[in-house]
Amino acid sequence: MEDEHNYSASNYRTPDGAPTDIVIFTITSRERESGKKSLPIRELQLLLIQRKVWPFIGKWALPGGFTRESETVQECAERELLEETGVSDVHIEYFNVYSMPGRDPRGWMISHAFLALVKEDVLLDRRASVDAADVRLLRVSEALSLELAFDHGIIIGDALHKIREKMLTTTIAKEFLPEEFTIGELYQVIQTVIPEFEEKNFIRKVTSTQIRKGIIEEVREETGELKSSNKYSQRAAQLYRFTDYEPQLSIYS
Amino acid sequence: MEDEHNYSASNYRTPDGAPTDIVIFTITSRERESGKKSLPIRELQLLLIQRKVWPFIGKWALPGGFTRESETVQECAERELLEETGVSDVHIEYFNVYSMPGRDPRGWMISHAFLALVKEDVLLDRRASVDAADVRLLRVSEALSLELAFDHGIIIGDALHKIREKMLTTTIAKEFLPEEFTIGELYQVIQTVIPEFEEKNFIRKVTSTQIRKGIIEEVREETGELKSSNKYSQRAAQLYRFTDYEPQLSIYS
DNA sequence: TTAATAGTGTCTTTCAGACACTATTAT
DNA sequence: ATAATAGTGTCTGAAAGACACTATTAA
Repeated sequence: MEDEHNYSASNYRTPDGAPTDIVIFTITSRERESGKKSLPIRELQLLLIQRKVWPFIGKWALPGGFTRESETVQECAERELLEETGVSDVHIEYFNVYSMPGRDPRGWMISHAFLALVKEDVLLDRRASVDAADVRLLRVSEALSLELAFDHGIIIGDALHKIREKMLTTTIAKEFLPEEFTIGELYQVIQTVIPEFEEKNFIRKVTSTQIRKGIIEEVREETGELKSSNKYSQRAAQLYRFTDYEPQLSIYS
Repeated sequence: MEDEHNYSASNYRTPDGAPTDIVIFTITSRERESGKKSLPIRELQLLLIQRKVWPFIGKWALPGGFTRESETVQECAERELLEETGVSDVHIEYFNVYSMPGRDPRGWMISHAFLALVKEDVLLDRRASVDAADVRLLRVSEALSLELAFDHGIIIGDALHKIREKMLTTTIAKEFLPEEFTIGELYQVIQTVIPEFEEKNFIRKVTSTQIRKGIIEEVREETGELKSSNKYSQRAAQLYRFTDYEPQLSIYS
Protein backbone atom coordinates (compact mmCIF):
# COMPACT_ATOMS: atom_id res chain seq x y z
CA MET A 1 0.00 0.00 0.00
CA GLU A 2 0.99 3.55 -0.72
CA ASP A 3 2.28 4.65 2.65
CA GLU A 4 4.32 7.39 1.03
CA HIS A 5 1.03 9.08 0.26
CA ASN A 6 0.09 9.24 3.90
CA TYR A 7 -2.80 6.85 3.44
CA SER A 8 -3.91 5.48 6.74
CA ALA A 9 -6.84 3.14 6.00
CA SER A 10 -4.47 0.19 5.93
CA ASN A 11 -3.86 0.72 9.64
CA TYR A 12 -7.45 -0.32 10.24
CA ARG A 13 -9.06 -3.71 10.26
CA THR A 14 -10.14 -4.72 6.75
CA PRO A 15 -12.85 -7.19 5.69
CA ASP A 16 -11.95 -10.86 5.47
CA GLY A 17 -13.77 -11.28 2.19
CA ALA A 18 -16.51 -10.06 -0.11
CA PRO A 19 -18.67 -13.09 -0.85
CA THR A 20 -21.64 -13.20 -3.16
CA ASP A 21 -24.82 -15.19 -2.49
CA ILE A 22 -27.13 -16.07 -5.33
CA VAL A 23 -30.83 -16.69 -4.92
CA ILE A 24 -31.69 -18.79 -7.96
CA PHE A 25 -35.40 -18.93 -8.72
CA THR A 26 -37.04 -21.19 -11.22
CA ILE A 27 -40.61 -22.17 -11.99
CA THR A 28 -41.13 -25.88 -12.44
CA SER A 29 -44.12 -27.22 -14.31
CA ARG A 30 -45.70 -30.60 -13.92
CA GLU A 31 -48.55 -32.04 -15.98
CA ARG A 32 -51.77 -32.78 -14.25
CA GLU A 33 -52.90 -36.35 -14.75
CA SER A 34 -56.41 -35.51 -15.84
CA GLY A 35 -56.06 -37.26 -19.14
CA LYS A 36 -57.21 -34.18 -21.00
CA LYS A 37 -54.97 -31.35 -22.05
CA SER A 38 -54.69 -28.83 -19.27
CA LEU A 39 -52.48 -26.15 -17.82
CA PRO A 40 -49.60 -27.59 -15.80
CA ILE A 41 -49.08 -27.21 -12.07
CA ARG A 42 -46.39 -24.58 -11.61
CA GLU A 43 -44.27 -24.03 -8.53
CA LEU A 44 -41.74 -21.40 -7.59
CA GLN A 45 -38.59 -23.14 -6.49
CA LEU A 46 -35.11 -22.15 -5.53
CA LEU A 47 -31.79 -23.86 -5.73
CA LEU A 48 -29.92 -24.55 -2.52
CA ILE A 49 -26.68 -26.30 -1.74
CA GLN A 50 -26.02 -28.49 1.27
CA ARG A 51 -22.79 -27.38 2.88
CA LYS A 52 -20.10 -29.95 3.46
CA VAL A 53 -17.45 -27.69 5.01
CA TRP A 54 -17.36 -25.61 8.16
CA PRO A 55 -19.26 -23.46 9.07
CA PHE A 56 -22.90 -24.64 9.05
CA ILE A 57 -21.82 -28.05 7.87
CA GLY A 58 -24.81 -30.06 6.70
CA LYS A 59 -27.08 -26.99 6.52
CA TRP A 60 -28.69 -25.75 3.31
CA ALA A 61 -27.25 -22.54 1.92
CA LEU A 62 -27.34 -20.26 -1.08
CA PRO A 63 -24.75 -20.90 -3.77
CA GLY A 64 -22.05 -18.29 -4.01
CA GLY A 65 -18.41 -17.65 -3.35
CA PHE A 66 -15.70 -15.13 -2.75
CA THR A 67 -15.09 -12.18 -5.03
CA ARG A 68 -11.59 -11.92 -6.47
CA GLU A 69 -9.62 -8.71 -6.69
CA SER A 70 -9.71 -8.90 -10.48
CA GLU A 71 -13.49 -8.99 -10.89
CA THR A 72 -16.62 -7.07 -10.00
CA VAL A 73 -19.15 -8.61 -7.67
CA GLN A 74 -21.44 -9.07 -10.69
CA GLU A 75 -18.74 -11.04 -12.47
CA CYS A 76 -18.18 -13.09 -9.34
CA ALA A 77 -21.86 -13.96 -9.13
CA GLU A 78 -21.94 -14.95 -12.80
CA ARG A 79 -18.83 -17.06 -12.37
CA GLU A 80 -20.17 -18.81 -9.29
CA LEU A 81 -23.48 -19.44 -10.98
CA LEU A 82 -21.67 -21.10 -13.84
CA GLU A 83 -19.33 -23.10 -11.59
CA GLU A 84 -22.03 -24.34 -9.24
CA THR A 85 -24.91 -24.93 -11.63
CA GLY A 86 -23.43 -24.89 -15.11
CA VAL A 87 -25.72 -22.01 -16.05
CA SER A 88 -24.74 -18.87 -17.92
CA ASP A 89 -26.49 -16.19 -19.95
CA VAL A 90 -29.44 -15.84 -17.66
CA HIS A 91 -31.02 -12.92 -15.85
CA ILE A 92 -28.82 -12.20 -12.83
CA GLU A 93 -29.27 -9.00 -10.94
CA TYR A 94 -27.78 -7.47 -7.81
CA PHE A 95 -30.32 -6.68 -5.12
CA ASN A 96 -28.81 -6.08 -1.68
CA VAL A 97 -25.83 -6.12 0.65
CA TYR A 98 -25.65 -7.97 3.95
CA SER A 99 -23.16 -6.65 6.45
CA MET A 100 -24.51 -7.36 9.91
CA PRO A 101 -21.51 -7.91 12.21
CA GLY A 102 -21.17 -11.57 13.13
CA ARG A 103 -23.22 -12.84 10.20
CA ASP A 104 -20.35 -15.14 9.16
CA PRO A 105 -18.34 -17.11 11.75
CA ARG A 106 -15.34 -17.15 9.42
CA GLY A 107 -14.73 -13.46 9.92
CA TRP A 108 -15.83 -10.04 8.73
CA MET A 109 -17.70 -10.80 5.53
CA ILE A 110 -19.83 -8.29 3.66
CA SER A 111 -21.97 -10.30 1.29
CA HIS A 112 -23.53 -9.20 -1.98
CA ALA A 113 -26.79 -10.89 -2.83
CA PHE A 114 -27.98 -11.58 -6.36
CA LEU A 115 -31.23 -12.70 -7.83
CA ALA A 116 -31.04 -15.17 -10.72
CA LEU A 117 -34.11 -16.10 -12.74
CA VAL A 118 -33.68 -19.30 -14.67
CA LYS A 119 -35.97 -21.36 -16.86
CA GLU A 120 -36.57 -24.85 -15.62
CA ASP A 121 -34.99 -26.62 -18.57
CA VAL A 122 -31.73 -24.72 -18.18
CA LEU A 123 -31.30 -26.26 -14.72
CA LEU A 124 -31.99 -29.82 -15.85
CA ASP A 125 -28.34 -30.65 -16.41
CA ARG A 126 -27.20 -28.94 -13.26
CA ARG A 127 -24.33 -30.44 -11.37
CA ALA A 128 -23.08 -30.31 -7.80
CA SER A 129 -20.13 -28.06 -7.13
CA VAL A 130 -16.85 -29.35 -5.80
CA ASP A 131 -17.50 -28.01 -2.33
CA ALA A 132 -21.17 -28.86 -1.96
CA ALA A 133 -22.47 -32.19 -0.73
CA ASP A 134 -25.71 -31.80 -2.59
CA VAL A 135 -27.63 -29.43 -4.79
CA ARG A 136 -31.39 -29.37 -4.81
CA LEU A 137 -34.41 -27.45 -6.01
CA LEU A 138 -36.78 -26.73 -3.14
CA ARG A 139 -40.17 -25.08 -3.07
CA VAL A 140 -39.86 -21.60 -1.58
CA SER A 141 -42.13 -22.49 1.33
CA GLU A 142 -40.01 -25.55 2.08
CA ALA A 143 -36.76 -23.61 1.84
CA LEU A 144 -37.98 -20.97 4.29
CA SER A 145 -39.04 -23.62 6.80
CA LEU A 146 -35.53 -25.07 6.95
CA GLU A 147 -32.76 -23.94 9.24
CA LEU A 148 -30.50 -22.28 6.75
CA ALA A 149 -26.82 -21.38 6.97
CA PHE A 150 -25.69 -17.81 7.79
CA ASP A 151 -28.43 -15.19 7.32
CA HIS A 152 -29.63 -16.90 4.18
CA GLY A 153 -33.19 -17.15 5.43
CA ILE A 154 -33.32 -13.35 5.58
CA ILE A 155 -31.71 -13.02 2.17
CA ILE A 156 -34.23 -15.39 0.61
CA GLY A 157 -37.10 -13.50 2.22
CA ASP A 158 -35.78 -10.24 0.79
CA ALA A 159 -35.27 -11.85 -2.61
CA LEU A 160 -38.82 -13.13 -2.61
CA HIS A 161 -40.12 -9.67 -1.81
CA LYS A 162 -38.04 -8.23 -4.61
CA ILE A 163 -39.10 -10.76 -7.23
CA ARG A 164 -42.77 -10.21 -6.33
CA GLU A 165 -42.39 -6.48 -6.73
CA LYS A 166 -40.54 -6.82 -10.03
CA MET A 167 -43.02 -9.34 -11.39
CA LEU A 168 -45.71 -6.65 -11.25
CA THR A 169 -43.64 -3.62 -12.24
CA THR A 170 -41.32 -4.98 -14.93
CA THR A 171 -41.44 -7.65 -17.59
CA ILE A 172 -39.33 -10.24 -15.73
CA ALA A 173 -42.11 -12.75 -16.35
CA LYS A 174 -40.30 -13.29 -19.63
CA GLU A 175 -37.43 -14.95 -17.75
CA PHE A 176 -39.76 -17.82 -16.85
CA LEU A 177 -41.48 -18.13 -20.22
CA PRO A 178 -40.50 -19.42 -23.62
CA GLU A 179 -39.98 -16.88 -26.37
CA GLU A 180 -43.55 -17.46 -27.53
CA PHE A 181 -46.26 -18.04 -24.96
CA THR A 182 -49.99 -17.89 -24.44
CA ILE A 183 -51.80 -15.43 -22.21
CA GLY A 184 -52.73 -18.39 -20.02
CA GLU A 185 -49.09 -19.19 -19.45
CA LEU A 186 -48.23 -15.60 -18.62
CA TYR A 187 -51.10 -15.44 -16.16
CA GLN A 188 -49.95 -18.66 -14.52
CA VAL A 189 -46.39 -17.43 -14.16
CA ILE A 190 -47.54 -14.26 -12.43
CA GLN A 191 -49.78 -16.26 -10.12
CA THR A 192 -46.98 -18.68 -9.30
CA VAL A 193 -44.88 -15.83 -7.97
CA ILE A 194 -47.81 -13.89 -6.48
CA PRO A 195 -50.52 -16.37 -5.45
CA GLU A 196 -53.02 -13.63 -4.62
CA PHE A 197 -52.74 -12.06 -8.08
CA GLU A 198 -56.08 -11.98 -9.83
CA GLU A 199 -57.28 -9.91 -12.75
CA LYS A 200 -60.71 -10.65 -14.01
CA ASN A 201 -60.30 -9.35 -17.54
CA PHE A 202 -56.61 -10.11 -17.80
CA ILE A 203 -56.62 -11.05 -21.46
CA ARG A 204 -58.21 -7.77 -22.45
CA LYS A 205 -56.06 -5.54 -20.32
CA VAL A 206 -52.91 -7.04 -21.65
CA THR A 207 -54.00 -7.17 -25.28
CA SER A 208 -56.54 -4.42 -25.86
CA THR A 209 -55.67 -1.40 -23.76
CA GLN A 210 -53.53 1.25 -25.35
CA ILE A 211 -51.10 1.74 -22.51
CA ARG A 212 -50.38 -1.91 -21.87
CA LYS A 213 -50.67 -3.67 -25.17
CA GLY A 214 -47.22 -2.40 -26.09
CA ILE A 215 -45.51 -4.83 -23.75
CA ILE A 216 -46.47 -7.96 -25.68
CA GLU A 217 -47.28 -8.55 -29.33
CA GLU A 218 -48.97 -11.30 -31.32
CA VAL A 219 -46.75 -13.84 -33.02
CA ARG A 220 -47.42 -14.58 -36.68
CA GLU A 221 -46.41 -17.40 -38.99
CA GLU A 222 -44.10 -16.65 -41.91
CA THR A 223 -47.27 -16.58 -44.00
CA GLY A 224 -48.56 -13.69 -41.93
CA GLU A 225 -51.30 -15.65 -40.22
CA LEU A 226 -51.64 -15.41 -36.47
CA LYS A 227 -49.75 -18.21 -34.76
CA SER A 228 -51.41 -20.21 -32.04
CA SER A 229 -50.73 -23.25 -29.89
CA ASN A 230 -52.95 -25.96 -28.46
CA LYS A 231 -50.35 -27.30 -26.07
CA TYR A 232 -52.48 -26.65 -23.00
CA SER A 233 -55.98 -26.61 -24.32
CA GLN A 234 -58.30 -28.10 -26.87
CA ARG A 235 -58.98 -24.72 -28.34
CA ALA A 236 -55.79 -23.24 -29.68
CA ALA A 237 -54.58 -20.06 -28.01
CA GLN A 238 -52.90 -17.09 -29.63
CA LEU A 239 -49.16 -16.93 -29.08
CA TYR A 240 -47.50 -13.71 -27.90
CA ARG A 241 -43.99 -12.52 -27.32
CA PHE A 242 -42.60 -9.68 -25.20
CA THR A 243 -41.51 -6.60 -27.06
CA ASP A 244 -38.52 -4.72 -25.74
CA TYR A 245 -40.74 -1.98 -24.37
CA GLU A 246 -40.56 -1.45 -20.62
CA PRO A 247 -43.48 0.59 -19.30
CA GLN A 248 -42.81 3.50 -16.95
CA LEU A 249 -45.12 3.52 -13.96
CA SER A 250 -46.13 6.55 -11.95
CA ILE A 251 -48.29 7.16 -8.91
CA TYR A 252 -49.07 10.68 -10.15
CA SER A 253 -50.44 9.89 -13.59
CA MET B 1 -8.88 -16.98 11.87
CA GLU B 2 -10.18 -20.48 12.45
CA ASP B 3 -7.57 -22.54 10.73
CA GLU B 4 -8.48 -25.53 12.84
CA HIS B 5 -11.75 -25.63 10.92
CA ASN B 6 -10.00 -26.06 7.62
CA TYR B 7 -11.18 -22.67 6.41
CA SER B 8 -9.08 -21.50 3.53
CA ALA B 9 -10.50 -18.12 2.49
CA SER B 10 -7.88 -16.38 4.59
CA ASN B 11 -5.25 -17.71 2.23
CA TYR B 12 -6.69 -15.46 -0.45
CA ARG B 13 -6.35 -11.76 -1.00
CA THR B 14 -8.98 -9.85 0.96
CA PRO B 15 -10.42 -6.39 0.31
CA ASP B 16 -8.58 -3.36 1.65
CA GLY B 17 -11.75 -1.74 2.85
CA ALA B 18 -15.50 -1.40 2.49
CA PRO B 19 -16.16 2.31 2.06
CA THR B 20 -19.54 3.95 1.73
CA ASP B 21 -20.32 6.88 -0.54
CA ILE B 22 -23.33 9.06 0.09
CA VAL B 23 -25.13 11.02 -2.59
CA ILE B 24 -26.91 13.74 -0.62
CA PHE B 25 -29.69 15.45 -2.55
CA THR B 26 -31.53 18.53 -1.47
CA ILE B 27 -33.90 20.96 -3.15
CA THR B 28 -33.08 24.58 -2.54
CA SER B 29 -35.69 27.26 -2.97
CA ARG B 30 -35.10 30.89 -3.73
CA GLU B 31 -37.69 33.64 -3.91
CA ARG B 32 -38.26 35.32 -7.21
CA GLU B 33 -37.94 39.08 -7.01
CA SER B 34 -41.21 39.89 -8.70
CA GLY B 35 -42.53 41.86 -5.74
CA LYS B 36 -45.70 39.83 -5.65
CA LYS B 37 -46.07 36.51 -3.91
CA SER B 38 -45.03 33.71 -6.18
CA LEU B 39 -43.72 30.17 -6.22
CA PRO B 40 -39.99 30.01 -5.51
CA ILE B 41 -37.31 28.86 -7.92
CA ARG B 42 -36.33 25.35 -6.89
CA GLU B 43 -33.14 23.53 -7.79
CA LEU B 44 -31.94 20.00 -7.22
CA GLN B 45 -28.54 20.16 -5.60
CA LEU B 46 -26.10 17.73 -4.11
CA LEU B 47 -23.47 18.01 -1.45
CA LEU B 48 -19.87 17.38 -2.41
CA ILE B 49 -16.62 17.57 -0.51
CA GLN B 50 -13.33 18.81 -1.87
CA ARG B 51 -10.65 16.26 -1.05
CA LYS B 52 -7.59 17.44 0.79
CA VAL B 53 -5.76 14.09 1.04
CA TRP B 54 -4.38 11.68 -1.50
CA PRO B 55 -5.80 10.34 -3.79
CA PHE B 56 -7.66 12.83 -6.02
CA ILE B 57 -6.43 15.70 -3.88
CA GLY B 58 -8.31 18.88 -4.71
CA LYS B 59 -11.04 17.03 -6.62
CA TRP B 60 -14.69 17.06 -5.59
CA ALA B 61 -15.99 13.82 -4.15
CA LEU B 62 -18.96 12.26 -2.42
CA PRO B 63 -18.92 12.26 1.35
CA GLY B 64 -18.38 8.84 2.90
CA GLY B 65 -15.91 6.74 4.78
CA PHE B 66 -14.79 3.29 5.76
CA THR B 67 -17.08 0.76 7.34
CA ARG B 68 -15.97 -0.62 10.68
CA GLU B 69 -16.14 -4.25 11.65
CA SER B 70 -18.66 -3.44 14.37
CA GLU B 71 -21.27 -1.81 12.13
CA THR B 72 -23.40 -2.47 9.06
CA VAL B 73 -22.82 -0.45 5.92
CA GLN B 74 -26.11 1.34 6.63
CA GLU B 75 -24.84 2.35 10.06
CA CYS B 76 -21.58 3.49 8.51
CA ALA B 77 -23.42 5.69 6.04
CA GLU B 78 -25.55 7.20 8.78
CA ARG B 79 -22.48 7.82 10.93
CA GLU B 80 -20.55 9.44 8.09
CA LEU B 81 -23.53 11.59 7.18
CA LEU B 82 -23.68 12.82 10.75
CA GLU B 83 -19.92 13.36 11.02
CA GLU B 84 -19.55 15.17 7.73
CA THR B 85 -22.74 17.20 7.60
CA GLY B 86 -24.17 17.14 11.11
CA VAL B 87 -27.36 15.60 9.77
CA SER B 88 -29.24 12.64 11.25
CA ASP B 89 -32.74 11.21 11.09
CA VAL B 90 -33.18 11.71 7.38
CA HIS B 91 -34.08 9.42 4.54
CA ILE B 92 -30.96 7.42 3.72
CA GLU B 93 -31.20 4.40 1.52
CA TYR B 94 -28.76 1.92 0.03
CA PHE B 95 -28.86 1.78 -3.73
CA ASN B 96 -25.82 0.09 -5.32
CA VAL B 97 -22.37 -1.44 -4.98
CA TYR B 98 -19.32 -0.33 -6.94
CA SER B 99 -16.60 -2.93 -7.29
CA MET B 100 -14.83 -2.32 -10.59
CA PRO B 101 -11.18 -3.38 -10.13
CA GLY B 102 -8.93 -0.35 -9.96
CA ARG B 103 -11.70 2.08 -9.00
CA ASP B 104 -9.70 3.20 -5.96
CA PRO B 105 -5.90 3.80 -6.14
CA ARG B 106 -5.60 3.03 -2.44
CA GLY B 107 -6.30 -0.64 -3.03
CA TRP B 108 -9.13 -3.11 -3.43
CA MET B 109 -12.15 -1.17 -2.27
CA ILE B 110 -15.74 -2.30 -2.76
CA SER B 111 -17.89 0.73 -2.17
CA HIS B 112 -21.51 0.88 -1.04
CA ALA B 113 -23.46 3.82 -2.33
CA PHE B 114 -26.30 5.48 -0.48
CA LEU B 115 -28.89 8.02 -1.42
CA ALA B 116 -29.77 10.64 1.19
CA LEU B 117 -32.69 13.02 0.75
CA VAL B 118 -32.48 16.04 2.97
CA LYS B 119 -34.59 19.15 3.36
CA GLU B 120 -32.75 22.37 2.65
CA ASP B 121 -33.07 23.81 6.13
CA VAL B 122 -31.50 20.73 7.71
CA LEU B 123 -28.31 21.42 5.77
CA LEU B 124 -28.08 25.08 6.72
CA ASP B 125 -25.85 24.49 9.71
CA ARG B 126 -23.66 21.99 7.94
CA ARG B 127 -19.96 21.93 8.75
CA ALA B 128 -16.86 20.75 6.98
CA SER B 129 -15.45 17.43 8.07
CA VAL B 130 -11.98 17.08 9.52
CA ASP B 131 -10.60 15.60 6.34
CA ALA B 132 -12.32 17.79 3.76
CA ALA B 133 -11.01 21.14 2.59
CA ASP B 134 -14.44 22.33 1.65
CA VAL B 135 -18.07 21.27 1.59
CA ARG B 136 -20.46 22.68 -0.94
CA LEU B 137 -23.91 22.34 -2.42
CA LEU B 138 -23.75 22.17 -6.19
CA ARG B 139 -26.46 22.01 -8.80
CA VAL B 140 -26.63 18.51 -10.23
CA SER B 141 -25.76 19.72 -13.71
CA GLU B 142 -22.72 21.55 -12.34
CA ALA B 143 -21.60 18.56 -10.30
CA LEU B 144 -21.74 16.26 -13.31
CA SER B 145 -19.67 18.67 -15.39
CA LEU B 146 -16.81 18.58 -12.91
CA GLU B 147 -13.97 16.08 -12.90
CA LEU B 148 -14.88 14.07 -9.85
CA ALA B 149 -12.78 11.77 -7.69
CA PHE B 150 -12.92 7.98 -8.12
CA ASP B 151 -15.98 6.75 -10.06
CA HIS B 152 -18.16 9.28 -8.30
CA GLY B 153 -19.46 10.69 -11.57
CA ILE B 154 -20.93 7.29 -12.38
CA ILE B 155 -22.33 6.90 -8.89
CA ILE B 156 -24.04 10.29 -9.08
CA GLY B 157 -25.50 9.45 -12.48
CA ASP B 158 -26.92 6.21 -11.10
CA ALA B 159 -28.25 8.01 -8.03
CA LEU B 160 -29.98 10.56 -10.21
CA HIS B 161 -31.60 7.82 -12.25
CA LYS B 162 -32.76 6.14 -9.05
CA ILE B 163 -34.19 9.28 -7.47
CA ARG B 164 -36.10 10.07 -10.66
CA GLU B 165 -37.59 6.61 -10.75
CA LYS B 166 -38.52 6.71 -7.08
CA MET B 167 -39.99 10.20 -7.35
CA LEU B 168 -42.64 8.80 -9.69
CA THR B 169 -43.20 5.41 -8.11
CA THR B 170 -43.03 6.13 -4.39
CA THR B 171 -43.86 9.01 -2.08
CA ILE B 172 -40.28 10.23 -1.58
CA ALA B 173 -41.46 13.69 -2.60
CA LYS B 174 -42.32 14.00 1.09
CA GLU B 175 -38.61 14.07 1.94
CA PHE B 176 -38.35 17.44 0.21
CA LEU B 177 -41.57 18.93 1.52
CA PRO B 178 -42.75 20.23 4.87
CA GLU B 179 -45.28 18.13 6.78
CA GLU B 180 -48.07 20.27 5.31
CA PHE B 181 -47.80 21.46 1.75
CA THR B 182 -49.85 22.73 -1.18
CA ILE B 183 -50.45 20.90 -4.43
CA GLY B 184 -48.39 23.59 -6.13
CA GLU B 185 -45.39 22.79 -3.96
CA LEU B 186 -45.73 19.06 -4.59
CA TYR B 187 -45.91 19.66 -8.32
CA GLN B 188 -42.83 21.87 -8.18
CA VAL B 189 -40.83 19.30 -6.25
CA ILE B 190 -41.63 16.61 -8.80
CA GLN B 191 -40.68 18.95 -11.64
CA THR B 192 -37.43 19.88 -9.95
CA VAL B 193 -36.33 16.27 -9.96
CA ILE B 194 -37.92 15.44 -13.32
CA PRO B 195 -37.95 18.60 -15.48
CA GLU B 196 -40.01 16.97 -18.23
CA PHE B 197 -42.77 16.01 -15.80
CA GLU B 198 -46.08 17.55 -16.81
CA GLU B 199 -49.62 16.63 -15.88
CA LYS B 200 -52.32 18.91 -17.12
CA ASN B 201 -54.96 18.11 -14.55
CA PHE B 202 -52.53 17.33 -11.73
CA ILE B 203 -54.65 18.75 -8.96
CA ARG B 204 -57.59 16.58 -9.91
CA LYS B 205 -55.67 13.38 -10.38
CA VAL B 206 -54.03 13.68 -7.05
CA THR B 207 -57.10 14.75 -5.14
CA SER B 208 -60.14 13.37 -6.92
CA THR B 209 -59.32 10.01 -8.45
CA GLN B 210 -60.14 6.96 -6.39
CA ILE B 211 -56.87 5.14 -6.88
CA ARG B 212 -54.59 8.05 -6.11
CA LYS B 213 -56.33 10.23 -3.60
CA GLY B 214 -55.28 7.85 -0.83
CA ILE B 215 -51.68 9.04 -0.91
CA ILE B 216 -52.37 12.55 0.38
CA GLU B 217 -55.11 13.97 2.57
CA GLU B 218 -56.45 17.43 3.34
CA VAL B 219 -55.20 19.12 6.49
CA ARG B 220 -57.81 20.60 8.80
CA GLU B 221 -57.62 23.11 11.63
CA GLU B 222 -58.45 21.99 15.17
CA THR B 223 -61.85 23.52 14.52
CA GLY B 224 -62.42 21.08 11.68
CA GLU B 225 -62.20 23.68 8.95
CA LEU B 226 -59.98 23.00 5.97
CA LYS B 227 -56.54 24.51 6.49
CA SER B 228 -54.95 26.57 3.75
CA SER B 229 -51.89 28.71 3.18
CA ASN B 230 -51.26 31.83 1.13
CA LYS B 231 -47.48 31.63 1.37
CA TYR B 232 -47.01 31.42 -2.38
CA SER B 233 -50.12 33.03 -3.77
CA GLN B 234 -52.70 35.66 -3.18
CA ARG B 235 -55.44 33.11 -3.18
CA ALA B 236 -54.93 30.69 -0.32
CA ALA B 237 -54.30 27.07 -1.29
CA GLN B 238 -55.50 23.97 0.48
CA LEU B 239 -52.82 22.26 2.56
CA TYR B 240 -52.26 18.51 2.27
CA ARG B 241 -50.13 15.93 4.02
CA PHE B 242 -48.95 12.50 2.92
CA THR B 243 -50.72 9.57 4.47
CA ASP B 244 -48.69 6.48 5.24
CA TYR B 245 -50.21 4.68 2.29
CA GLU B 246 -47.74 3.53 -0.36
CA PRO B 247 -49.48 2.64 -3.62
CA GLN B 248 -48.60 -0.62 -5.33
CA LEU B 249 -48.06 -0.21 -9.03
CA SER B 250 -48.52 -2.88 -11.65
CA ILE B 251 -48.06 -3.08 -15.39
CA TYR B 252 -50.76 -5.75 -15.57
CA SER B 253 -53.62 -3.91 -13.91
C1' DT C 1 -71.00 -35.07 -25.09
C1' DT C 2 -67.89 -33.13 -22.02
C1' DA C 3 -64.07 -31.04 -19.98
C1' DA C 4 -60.89 -27.61 -20.29
C1' DT C 5 -59.25 -23.53 -21.84
C1' DA C 6 -59.82 -19.32 -25.01
C1' DG C 7 -62.03 -15.51 -25.98
C1' DT C 8 -66.32 -11.90 -26.73
C1' DG C 9 -70.53 -8.77 -25.67
C1' DT C 10 -72.30 -5.50 -23.05
C1' DC C 11 -73.25 -2.61 -19.38
C1' DT C 12 -71.93 0.83 -15.80
C1' DT C 13 -68.73 3.64 -13.55
C1' DT C 14 -64.50 5.88 -13.39
C1' DC C 15 -60.62 8.13 -15.34
C1' DA C 16 -57.74 10.80 -18.84
C1' DG C 17 -56.99 14.66 -21.64
C1' DA C 18 -58.14 19.02 -23.24
C1' DC C 19 -59.07 23.63 -22.36
C1' DA C 20 -61.87 27.41 -21.29
C1' DC C 21 -63.49 29.28 -17.40
C1' DT C 22 -64.13 31.24 -12.51
C1' DA C 23 -62.08 32.46 -7.69
C1' DT C 24 -59.13 34.88 -4.49
C1' DT C 25 -56.50 38.58 -2.80
C1' DA C 26 -51.98 41.27 -1.82
C1' DT C 27 -50.05 44.85 -4.16
C1' DA D 1 -57.06 46.80 -11.91
C1' DT D 2 -53.57 43.37 -12.16
C1' DA D 3 -50.67 39.65 -11.44
C1' DA D 4 -50.16 35.34 -9.73
C1' DT D 5 -51.74 31.23 -8.24
C1' DA D 6 -55.86 28.06 -7.07
C1' DG D 7 -59.34 25.68 -8.52
C1' DT D 8 -64.01 24.17 -11.42
C1' DG D 9 -67.16 22.90 -15.53
C1' DT D 10 -67.74 20.24 -19.16
C1' DC D 11 -66.99 17.49 -23.02
C1' DT D 12 -64.94 13.33 -25.35
C1' DG D 13 -63.03 8.99 -25.54
C1' DA D 14 -60.68 5.30 -23.13
C1' DA D 15 -60.34 2.04 -19.56
C1' DA D 16 -61.90 -0.65 -15.36
C1' DG D 17 -64.82 -3.91 -13.30
C1' DA D 18 -68.34 -7.21 -13.48
C1' DC D 19 -70.20 -11.23 -15.36
C1' DA D 20 -72.78 -13.81 -18.54
C1' DC D 21 -71.99 -15.58 -22.75
C1' DT D 22 -69.97 -18.01 -27.02
C1' DA D 23 -66.00 -20.75 -29.34
C1' DT D 24 -62.95 -24.64 -30.07
C1' DT D 25 -61.66 -29.29 -30.08
C1' DA D 26 -59.23 -33.61 -28.16
C1' DA D 27 -60.63 -37.26 -25.70
